[in-house]
Amino acid sequence: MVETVTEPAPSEKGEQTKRLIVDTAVRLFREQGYDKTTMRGIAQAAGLSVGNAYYYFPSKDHLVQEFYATVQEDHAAACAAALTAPAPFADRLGIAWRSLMQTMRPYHGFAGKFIRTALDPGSPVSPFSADSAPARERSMQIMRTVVDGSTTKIDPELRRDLPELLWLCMMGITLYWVHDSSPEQAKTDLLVDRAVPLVDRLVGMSRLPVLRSVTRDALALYRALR
Amino acid sequence: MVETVTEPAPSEKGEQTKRLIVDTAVRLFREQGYDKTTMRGIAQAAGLSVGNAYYYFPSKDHLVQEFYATVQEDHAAACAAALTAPAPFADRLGIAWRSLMQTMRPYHGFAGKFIRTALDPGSPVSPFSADSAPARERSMQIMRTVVDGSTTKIDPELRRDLPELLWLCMMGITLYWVHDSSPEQAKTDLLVDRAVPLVDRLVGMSRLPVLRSVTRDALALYRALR
DNA sequence: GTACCCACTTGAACACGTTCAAGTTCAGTC
DNA sequence: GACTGAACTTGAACGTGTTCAAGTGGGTAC
Repeated sequence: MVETVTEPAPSEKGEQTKRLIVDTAVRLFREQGYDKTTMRGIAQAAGLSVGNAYYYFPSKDHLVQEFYATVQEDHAAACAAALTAPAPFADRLGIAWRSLMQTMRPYHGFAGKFIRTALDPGSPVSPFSADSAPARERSMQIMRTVVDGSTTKIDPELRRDLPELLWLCMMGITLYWVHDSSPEQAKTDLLVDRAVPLVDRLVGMSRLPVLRSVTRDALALYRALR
Repeated sequence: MVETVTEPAPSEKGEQTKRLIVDTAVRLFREQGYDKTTMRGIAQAAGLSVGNAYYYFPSKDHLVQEFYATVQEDHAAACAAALTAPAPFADRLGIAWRSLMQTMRPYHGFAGKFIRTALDPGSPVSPFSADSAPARERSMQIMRTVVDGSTTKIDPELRRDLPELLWLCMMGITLYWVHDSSPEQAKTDLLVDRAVPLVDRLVGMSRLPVLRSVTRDALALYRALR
């Protein structure tokens, strides 16, 4: 669990109540989506008052972040085993991205409302905000694992930033997935299936003399903007 | 103005009231941002009831879309003159993107709340939704103008989809801009300044034998996902 | 002139997220 | 065992976007 709020002195009872609120909220989010899950509903289902939830969580969005964290943990768990043994880059990337799709699939309907708050720069739930740094770092760690265990030869300078770049791609794919209204999100599956070998080829080609210069420039720009 | 709602029979009086509501809403959005502009505030400033605004616009978001349309018109007007004479691709792309930055600059603070609703797939305000097709088409038209007036040699097959791709890039830049907290959004200016020659080089290189195949594949994937 | 119709307008009412002043519980201190 | 203070809990209240049953007004048919 991520500590989204700085507590004065975590005690047993408070921790229990907090957990109860998170669990209830996440359950209701799963069962009935974002809009239909009200703070009053969460409070009632958890058997406490609405103000109590606000004692532990500054906003409904923060509860959504907890939900996001659980999805992320599921994703990490889903591909951990398959990523232990070294393999070609394309294989490992495919494993990671495909398992993300499978992990997120049940929540496609709900994800729209989630991305709404996730992309708000003011919100602490934004994946780029300092507040969600731990969560971001954890999902970026998956991409790092993908790169680190790759048997493919990769330009060292690109390799350094590749995990971050792949993480960005993953955010982009997620954005596409959210807007994907094809049945079972088949189009996103297609995107992943064909983007993986494409990225693989681009990574491989980045070492070619023709592309070397433009790759460096793009990397330098990326670093300047980070 | 975009017709976001299908009226039964547009009469003079109704049209006037509708215009009054839009103008008041856009003015208040400009003056005090999204959150501080309430539906009650708009109604009061326009001298009518809150329910009346809902007779013409299904939601507050639809009023934001009107605001978006005005910004877009400003952008089109801002770069129209500079795009009449043919010029190298990089020059024209720079003109279009840089003028977008200047047009949007005053609304950076407000843009966060806007992107929030803009990226909600359920919302009719999403730039990808059918509801905002006219607005999307108009901003895409700017990118088409950029490509059409380019004196640079471009692979015909890429040229066909280049406007759409540049429009997507523009959306991406806008997304970065919204999250850009550097003073005066200097980082986004840097992004534009350096992304333009980079895109120019990539477009030029796409005709090289080494890149030809990967370019085709990427284009095919893009078309399959559209 | 009267009756009707329908575009247009109203404002109270609803459910929501959020706040807050006021209460309760309880471990530690004397 | 009483006292204290902080952690915890409450529910009414606020302002918001949105809805809706009830009106108003002016043009048209008879």
